[in-house]
Amino acid sequence: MEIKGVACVKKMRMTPQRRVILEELRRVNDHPAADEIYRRVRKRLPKISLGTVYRNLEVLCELGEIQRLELSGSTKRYDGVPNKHYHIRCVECGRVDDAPIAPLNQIEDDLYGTTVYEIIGHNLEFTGLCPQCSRLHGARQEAG
Amino acid sequence: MEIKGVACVKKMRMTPQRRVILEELRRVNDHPAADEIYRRVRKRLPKISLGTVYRNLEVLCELGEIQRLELSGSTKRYDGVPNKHYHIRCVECGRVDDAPIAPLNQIEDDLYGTTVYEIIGHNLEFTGLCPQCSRLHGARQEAG
DNA sequence: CTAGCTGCAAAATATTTGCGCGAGC
DNA sequence: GCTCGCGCAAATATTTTGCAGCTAG
Repeated sequence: MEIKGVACVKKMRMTPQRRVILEELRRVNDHPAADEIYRRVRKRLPKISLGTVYRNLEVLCELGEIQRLELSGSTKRYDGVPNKHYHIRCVECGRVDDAPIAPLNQIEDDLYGTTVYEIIGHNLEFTGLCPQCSRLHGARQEAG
Repeated sequence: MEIKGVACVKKMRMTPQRRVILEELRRVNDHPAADEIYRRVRKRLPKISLGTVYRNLEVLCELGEIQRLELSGSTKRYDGVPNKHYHIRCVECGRVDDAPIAPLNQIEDDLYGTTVYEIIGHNLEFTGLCPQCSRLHGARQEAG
């Protein structure tokens, strides 16, 4: 039985481009934007286009191989680990790391009955300064 | 004593444009994007430009009169209520409402010592289907 | 006069899409 | 042959910026 009304029966081949994008994303610990993935993948596939990177990131998300991070900020970022976990984002440089905290599994229950929405999920993002930016920031404050 | 290195001494007048933007944002319950604010404000100030709207939203955030929502999604949204609170976003239509749940004041403590970041804050966003989209979605599933 | 603000338009940024070609089944 | 995916370029969407003129103090 398949979910009706959703095109989940689309045939998808593991093309070289798709494979390399997935490999590069799995290989790193950070959470790159499409642009950064493009730069890395191009070292191995110099002729790949940015459009292909965007298209394949979308496909890989649909396949559940990766996840698109639901973070604030202007650029979308991708995570090679498809499991649910939280993130912390540097407000200065945009760097994103995993947040070492377990998922709040029951927090959505608090909303049942109090919202008109049909709840699907939630997303917790911490903001802060990464070590590099924290150092610069601190130095500036003390000196200024 | 002022925060050093930050231009917080800038003189800012409450111009007609700025006042109308603030009034319109305070008047509504939803959390409009700059574009929607522009359309509403233009009914009262037909000659205002979109650039002015963006500039003033930025200024009003700095003044603490409004807040820019740190939500995922491609467009920035603004909240006329400057107090900290969480939101729920419809994944279908992008509508954003306040989430009826109290702030998790101590959650940032869980990260101290376990992250290299200097923590500034956090942000919890729920995702779901608003009543309108939920109805359409449900109908589609049953019919499909 | 000066600093801040405006409207307008162009630029910048990030992402999506149309198109024609090529490869695999 | 048909479908899917590709590279390329153009289009789209959103936000920022340069500029010259205006206004309040």
